[in-house]
Amino acid sequence: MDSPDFRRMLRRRGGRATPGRLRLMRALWRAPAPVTAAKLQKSLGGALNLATLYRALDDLAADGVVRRVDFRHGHAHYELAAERAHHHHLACTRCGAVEDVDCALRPRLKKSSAFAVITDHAMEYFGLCKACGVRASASKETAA
Amino acid sequence: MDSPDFRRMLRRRGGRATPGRLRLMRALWRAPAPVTAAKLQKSLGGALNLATLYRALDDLAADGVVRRVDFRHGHAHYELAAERAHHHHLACTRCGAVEDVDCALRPRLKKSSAFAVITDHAMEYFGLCKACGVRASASKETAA
DNA sequence: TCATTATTGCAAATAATTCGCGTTTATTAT
DNA sequence: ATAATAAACGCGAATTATTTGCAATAATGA
Repeated sequence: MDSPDFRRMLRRRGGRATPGRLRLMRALWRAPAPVTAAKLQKSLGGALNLATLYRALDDLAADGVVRRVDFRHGHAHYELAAERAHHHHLACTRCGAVEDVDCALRPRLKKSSAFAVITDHAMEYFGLCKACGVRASASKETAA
Repeated sequence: MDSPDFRRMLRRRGGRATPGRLRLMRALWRAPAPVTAAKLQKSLGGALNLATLYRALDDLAADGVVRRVDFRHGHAHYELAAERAHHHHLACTRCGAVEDVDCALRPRLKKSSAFAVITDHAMEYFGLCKACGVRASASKETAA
């Protein structure tokens, strides 16, 4: 499949398609699995400052362009959210290896899997509690 | 329901039932939702040093007595794993409120819920990749 | 082209979690 | 009981990931 229109994605909510963010998008597009901010920076040849990178990732995650994923590694991982079927992740509790699991789930390992066993899983839902749901309509999110 | 046999749980794998860890267990037992290490310490009246607390939580999580939960708050939450039906969590992306969701899932909010909407969810599986699965039988885990 | 405002880099600041290390103490075996 | 052994503790310092302030730069729309 050919790459999405990054330029447009970046401009979604008044954002700007800077060379830096375009490279970031391409790097994310290339990544076979969720990556850490640090690895992303490396894969960009240090082109972007780490702080800048974090800011960009934050912005993009807020816009739903990027997904922030959390394995139990003590640092966040990021992946492109758009253009990818919704899926889950399987992480090795030892070495940190990660692989995608498609959503028609039923946690059975297929033969092609590099994993031996699933020992645990976790699911977190995110949303807005009633109190925040009210405030939400009022303040913030005025950009759309 | 009356509290589990914390003393026994702590001794599961050669651990020791120190007054500190017993208090920790009771605090976790009381907690209505997963708590952060910092809050735990407060709820213990500062009885345990934070470093000690983290070490205890680590140990207990490794023994499966405690579950380490991760919402997107930048810090971990912990809850008692034993004696509780397997369940998931629903976290407010704004204020951080958390509530349990039982496992016969089908993410529909019941009327009793304090939440307005579910905007997103994440599921992570944990296990051992083949490479680590092999090494696992050899090294470590020799305590049982 | 010009103004507006997002983005960037840099350095310093936070915040959560971990580590080293010497001391205390729960357990187990005597 | 008591002593030996390893777990657990506290303290303070060290790490690590992530954030922030601020001045400089550049993308976009008029």
